[in-house]
Amino acid sequence: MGARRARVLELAVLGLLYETPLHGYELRKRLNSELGVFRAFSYGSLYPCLKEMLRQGHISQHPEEAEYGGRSRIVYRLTEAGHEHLHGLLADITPATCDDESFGVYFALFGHARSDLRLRILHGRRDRLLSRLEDLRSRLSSPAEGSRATGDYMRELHRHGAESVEREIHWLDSLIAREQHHAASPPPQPRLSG
Amino acid sequence: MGARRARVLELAVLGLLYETPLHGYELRKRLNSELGVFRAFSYGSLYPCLKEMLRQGHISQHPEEAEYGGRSRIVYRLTEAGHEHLHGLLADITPATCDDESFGVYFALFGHARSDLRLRILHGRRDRLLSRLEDLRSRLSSPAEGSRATGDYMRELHRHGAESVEREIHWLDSLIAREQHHAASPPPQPRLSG
DNA sequence: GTTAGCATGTAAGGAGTTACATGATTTT
DNA sequence: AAAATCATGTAACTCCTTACATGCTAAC
Repeated sequence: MGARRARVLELAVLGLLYETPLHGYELRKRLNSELGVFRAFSYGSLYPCLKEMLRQGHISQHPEEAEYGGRSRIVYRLTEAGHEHLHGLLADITPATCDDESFGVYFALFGHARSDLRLRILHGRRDRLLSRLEDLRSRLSSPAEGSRATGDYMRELHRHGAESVEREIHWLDSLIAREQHHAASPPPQPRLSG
Repeated sequence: MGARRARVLELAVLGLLYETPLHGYELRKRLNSELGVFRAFSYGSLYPCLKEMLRQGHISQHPEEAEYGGRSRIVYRLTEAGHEHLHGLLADITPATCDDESFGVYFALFGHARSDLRLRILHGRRDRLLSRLEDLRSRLSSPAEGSRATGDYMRELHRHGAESVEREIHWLDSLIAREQHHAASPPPQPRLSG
């Protein structure tokens, strides 16, 4: 299997730099405000990640000499290779790569995505949730494992979990329907394909 | 801070061995069937974990010589120190330690827990979700960040997220109410306190 | 007789974290 | 003059995964 690793942080950085060049500190701020509901990243992971992306030629470095008020800092921008790499990662989206965290990051890129990519992400997430729901339902229909009391509590947890998953599926269905409605009117800006 | 790490796997093993002694293979099977909806563990993490717990004296090893049909295997049981360690971990439950994964494991221990411990876990989870909800609501009420399209999508994601969190809080409320109702009739078996 | 399941492990690596180290600038 | 915030990084560690290594037993 072409096991491309789904490094959430790398993808998030690529997505943010796709919008506009940024320096490290600002990147982390945006990671933790725009994506922060799902996950918070630290400098200890961000800076080494930038270093590695630089080494791979996916981003380029542009030192700034304290021009606008603040102190000097290093601005990163996406290179052509970085663009291609981002496209590659997006092309690899399958239900298996649509776990909770990754989906949050994919969703954050939606504004720049083409409609077909959006649909693939939504369907990928939907498929993943469907198999999860199936799993939960099979547990609910089979007799409780473990001791009596534990089984009852787990069953209640699974019942609530199944209900939540069902709701997210309905939510995705409405987004998919809306997407297919708007598919006829494509917007003008350059957009990410996958 | 007495930063007790919340090693999910260790806690899950302690919880399973609290019920009954088990060997490694069976432990993993139960981890992935009873807790598997939230997380799957591999042998590569389980066996080293058992080794370390053994070293710390929290569990003891009992080799079995292929008595009942199968081949020989190593059964682990919780020691007195292990019991105390489990109590210690449960006593450290706060909203901060009630993330999705840990909560699933705590919930799996509910059958053996005393009512006051159950209530503390439920309230811990509830408090955590409340701060999450507050965070989501503040994002929803403030003007969208990022580009127009991205902001709209993130807003929709946050809206759905807030709704899910609200539902889980209601669910917890009903469990808390039920728990307080039953609090007057304590069951006979030995139970975990925290 | 070969596939599937039972059973126990190790080595290498992944994707992050916390804590540390440093220093400038702005606000109180 | 102290505290908060801006800004960039490193070292050590955590907790888990995948892939590998081994061998036995049961079912098809």
